[in-house]
Amino acid sequence: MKEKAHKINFPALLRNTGLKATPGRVSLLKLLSKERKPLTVEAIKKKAGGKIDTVTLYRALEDFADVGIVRRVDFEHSHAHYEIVAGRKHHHHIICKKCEKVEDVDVCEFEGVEKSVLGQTRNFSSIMNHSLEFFGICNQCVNK
Amino acid sequence: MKEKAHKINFPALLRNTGLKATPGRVSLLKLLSKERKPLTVEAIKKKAGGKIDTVTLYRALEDFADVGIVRRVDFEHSHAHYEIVAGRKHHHHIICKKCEKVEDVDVCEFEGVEKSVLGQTRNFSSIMNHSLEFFGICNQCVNK
DNA sequence: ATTACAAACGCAAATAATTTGCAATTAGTG
DNA sequence: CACTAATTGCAAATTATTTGCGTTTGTAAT
Repeated sequence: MKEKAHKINFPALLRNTGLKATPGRVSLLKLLSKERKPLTVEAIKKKAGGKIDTVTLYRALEDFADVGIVRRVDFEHSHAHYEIVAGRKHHHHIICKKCEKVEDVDVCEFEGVEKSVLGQTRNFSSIMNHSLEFFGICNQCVNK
Repeated sequence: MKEKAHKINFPALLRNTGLKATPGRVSLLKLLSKERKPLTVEAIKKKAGGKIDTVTLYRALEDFADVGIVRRVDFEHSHAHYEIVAGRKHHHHIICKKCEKVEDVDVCEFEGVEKSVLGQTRNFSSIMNHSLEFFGICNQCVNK
């Protein structure tokens, strides 16, 4: 069953979180909702036809991440990747250490783990989000 | 029960993985094994009294990570952190989004999850490592 | 010990990634 | 329509990481 992220009302989504529904931000969300994997800032710029100023992009992504519309994922490369959260099922990733191939992983044990994590710490009272990434060498890269 | 990472024979550990046991690398491992939390490259340099060349440090850490002696962790800041693996129990982290406070988390469901992850993908045949980090606002930061 | 070779080092410099400041523009509210 | 705060777009600064290369140094094999 395909997801219907493209049917999300992005202007409303933005306004609901206190952000402004500018044309730039709305089309950024549209762009992200068409992607099936996390993009670098560079890649987003390219997909947008270079029409987005880099700084503006960084700021929009940061704002979106703050309110949970997108999330930032780190794949142990030295740059961040972003993917949309709104309209997508919660998931994680498996990443090839050689070629950067990224695949979604639909396994998450978070519900069961949250309690024990919070039970262990005295410094945190709640968990806002979590990241879980698996790393390996993909089958293509293994064969040299 | 305190861990005894300081009793590890680092020269032997290095040689076993095919790396050279240079004085610099051995003391880098000693330094890391005294830390209870992941350090940035800058922080490592500072702790080492600035005597380590930055490039050398980057290269050592990369080599160590490649062979699994240390691991790189990404906390959604824009720089990597490194922590020693050798001699430490497997663990994850919970990170404050405001102040960068980091705490270890001793929960890991990996054993149970690995199979289902590999069952889902056609591109990967094994998982080399994984990262799991929890994010929230620590109690200190919550109170403004 | 001595040698030989690859690994590791250190320094300069390049590149990449992210952030800051500020003036101009614009969405949302009343 | 007017007001205000959010957003934008540059320029420029910072921060993070990488590359190249000549020199040094562990290590394994004489």
